[in-house]
Amino acid sequence: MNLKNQVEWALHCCAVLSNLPEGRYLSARSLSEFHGVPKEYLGKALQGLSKAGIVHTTLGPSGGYRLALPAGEITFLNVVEAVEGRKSTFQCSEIRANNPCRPGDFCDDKPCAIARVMWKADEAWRQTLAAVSLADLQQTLQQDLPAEILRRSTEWLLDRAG
Amino acid sequence: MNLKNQVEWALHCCAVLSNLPEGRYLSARSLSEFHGVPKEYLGKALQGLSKAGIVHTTLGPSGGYRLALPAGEITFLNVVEAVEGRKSTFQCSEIRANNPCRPGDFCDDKPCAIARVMWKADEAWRQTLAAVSLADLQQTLQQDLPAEILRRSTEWLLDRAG
DNA sequence: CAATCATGGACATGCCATATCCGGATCGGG
DNA sequence: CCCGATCCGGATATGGCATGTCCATGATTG
Ligand code: SF4
Ligand code: SF4
Repeated sequence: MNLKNQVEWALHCCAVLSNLPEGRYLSARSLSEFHGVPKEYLGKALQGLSKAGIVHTTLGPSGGYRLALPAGEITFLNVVEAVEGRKSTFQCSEIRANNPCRPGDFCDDKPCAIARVMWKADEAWRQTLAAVSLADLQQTLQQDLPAEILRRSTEWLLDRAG
Repeated sequence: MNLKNQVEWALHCCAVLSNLPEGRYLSARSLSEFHGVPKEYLGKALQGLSKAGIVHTTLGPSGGYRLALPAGEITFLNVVEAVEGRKSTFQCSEIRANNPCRPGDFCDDKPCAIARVMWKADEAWRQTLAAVSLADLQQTLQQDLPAEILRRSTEWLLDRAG
């Protein structure tokens, strides 16, 4: 699984949404302007989040997106899988079936040792992402970012939140 | 990082080479026939293993490939990185620089919280792969595969080893 | 010298991430 | 009740990259 830009964008959007006051919505237009990415394309990623139940949307003027759950209950893994799907990094093309020494009617009962190791690594990757929530991210960002930028960003966003 | 077929092929080739008797070589032609993949293309993956020092090669008739190290000292991670390179699954395109509220001369001193989480997950993935050696794989395969197939495969391979 | 082999570059092809556009449905405000 | 803003989904280009093929070169064996 090759993580595309959509994932980076989605994570940034969630970070922004997670410090929006309760009940306010932010439009795709504002989110795209804030991050400097094309609005139409960002919409695709947001649709993924919407279908996964991570964000809630409303239509019409002053519509947009907000988190559908408390920030503490949304993990990085949720966001990544909502945008990327759940394909594993390793895809087996069953080349063992080409072994000229195998009887043609032989049927493998389980995935081979190679695939099992690769999938175990994927599982470790997922567990790491599942251990971090948007609330954790928010807390880290508060410490990382200079207060000045944080203040001006919040102001900028509230100005556009419907 | 999206794992391509080359990785699957390389791992299978290493598995085969790791139960080849000491000092024998197996040509790319034989390896490609055994796995049912195009010879020229498989060669690319094997060249990666060669440049990484995982396999040793000789030219001329009866030439080919053998492991350059004991099977216990070659990990899955070594093979994967030899073929795929060491790019991480998550690539940051620095969209935080587009934030309209940031002063233009502001310079970030460290990667942001989002990237740090993603890279930590990559690290967990790598550690899992680094924990399994080709010797471990060989042992598992001996238990998994029916003895009949194992015997005929070994025979097939020794027949072609130079 | 002839056959076999690894190496590496050039090239064709097909798929997929990226990006754009538009029509439809829904809602808020006048 | 109408208008404009917004989300949603499908259709469609486009560029890059993985896949796959071909060939020239140099090295080795017999
Ligand atoms: S041995 Fe594993 S990786 Fe190879 S074809 Fe079988 S299941 Fe796939
Ligand atoms: S916040 Fe993280 S992921 Fe986003 S642009 Fe900055 S370093 Fe990249």
